[in-house]
Amino acid sequence: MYEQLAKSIGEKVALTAAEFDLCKTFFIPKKIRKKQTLLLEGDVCTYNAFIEKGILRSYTTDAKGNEHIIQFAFEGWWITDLSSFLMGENSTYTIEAIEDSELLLLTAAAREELMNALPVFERYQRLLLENAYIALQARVNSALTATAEEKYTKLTIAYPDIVARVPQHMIASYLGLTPETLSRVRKQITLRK
Amino acid sequence: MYEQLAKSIGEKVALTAAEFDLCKTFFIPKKIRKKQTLLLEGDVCTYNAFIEKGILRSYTTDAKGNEHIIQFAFEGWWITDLSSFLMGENSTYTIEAIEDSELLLLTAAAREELMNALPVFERYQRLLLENAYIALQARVNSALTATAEEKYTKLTIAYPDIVARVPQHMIASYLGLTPETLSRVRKQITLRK
DNA sequence: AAATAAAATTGATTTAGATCAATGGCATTT
DNA sequence: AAATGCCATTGATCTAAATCAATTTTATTT
Repeated sequence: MYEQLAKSIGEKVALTAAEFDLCKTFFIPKKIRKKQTLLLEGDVCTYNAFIEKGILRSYTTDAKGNEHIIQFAFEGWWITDLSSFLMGENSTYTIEAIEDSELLLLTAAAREELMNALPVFERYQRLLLENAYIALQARVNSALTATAEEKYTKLTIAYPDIVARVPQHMIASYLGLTPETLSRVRKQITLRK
Repeated sequence: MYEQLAKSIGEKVALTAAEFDLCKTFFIPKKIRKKQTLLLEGDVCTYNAFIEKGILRSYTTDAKGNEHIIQFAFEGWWITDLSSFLMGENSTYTIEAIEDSELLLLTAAAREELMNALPVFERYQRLLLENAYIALQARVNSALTATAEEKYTKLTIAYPDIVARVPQHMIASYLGLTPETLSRVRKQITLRK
């Protein structure tokens, strides 16, 4: 149940077996079924979730009821509404499982304690944030610069997992396109080959 | 010369006067004039820059030669190409002063040393990253969700400084709009009042 | 396996914002 | 203070992607 977490931490910092055993005690394991929500818009996001197995997504809903996907998260990634999680504000996001998933949950208090108990865990969190920030900035750049087709092509290169495992209409939402436009873009690409 | 830095760190963590004196020694002060660059596209970004005074921007240039502004940074903020700074890759960004500015530069090596010498500095960096990540995610959401007018209105509310101090065509670039569209959006808003 | 619902595709039409083009208004520079 | 170049505005036209609508395909549920 903690394999992915051990791997993720191990890729960033060094942790002894005893330290990792301590680390584990701060997490709450949770299974969640497809289409179930971990966080509902309007609620306070009480957990930072690490994904051992499965896929989740976070999304906002606009005035017309359209969903806009903010993030996908796979095995070995984290997902939360950071703003709500840290500041205790009501969330504007919903977090939902795309597949049956296994999570390791960390409350804000547990996270603080864990960072104090194991300073390398704070370093691990910082390194994760750095990568997440870089990835998000690339996404902003793509949103400012790219055409519909370029956005999709970049995604297939940067995140083939997303394209392989996530329904197409969700990919469209993530890219800021309608499902119809993404369908046509894909057709254009295959016709050209 | 270090007032803004003291303030920024002090808002996030506690640091004694002696610790702050030590902290200062890791930075390289630098003045930069309007339109001068701190980083040129294609070079490695060797500094993380803290802004004591002035405004900088980072931007990419697309195939047609259009600039797309990734970030503005004012007094008390940081700017760098994090990807290039951390990984040593050639940057796709240019970082340029919008006004005559005073900077405090941190190399990647100095940053590592400083975090090891003063663990609270690592905490400070993490807290900054958390805020930056939240702000960037809000920007992604706005890019996915909002019309031209909504994007501009949100910006005036969230960052009145940007609207007050940055030329309009740069604001357009930051929002992913043409200068013409932003001009028309602004006209609509004033006509309606 | 049939029934139902959800997702993807395809076509026709619309539209928000881009592009092209010209003019007037500010700032720097000399 | 004149001159030069950049910036913002306004108008006319174009276009990429959205919207509306219908059909086919693929998943779920019973």
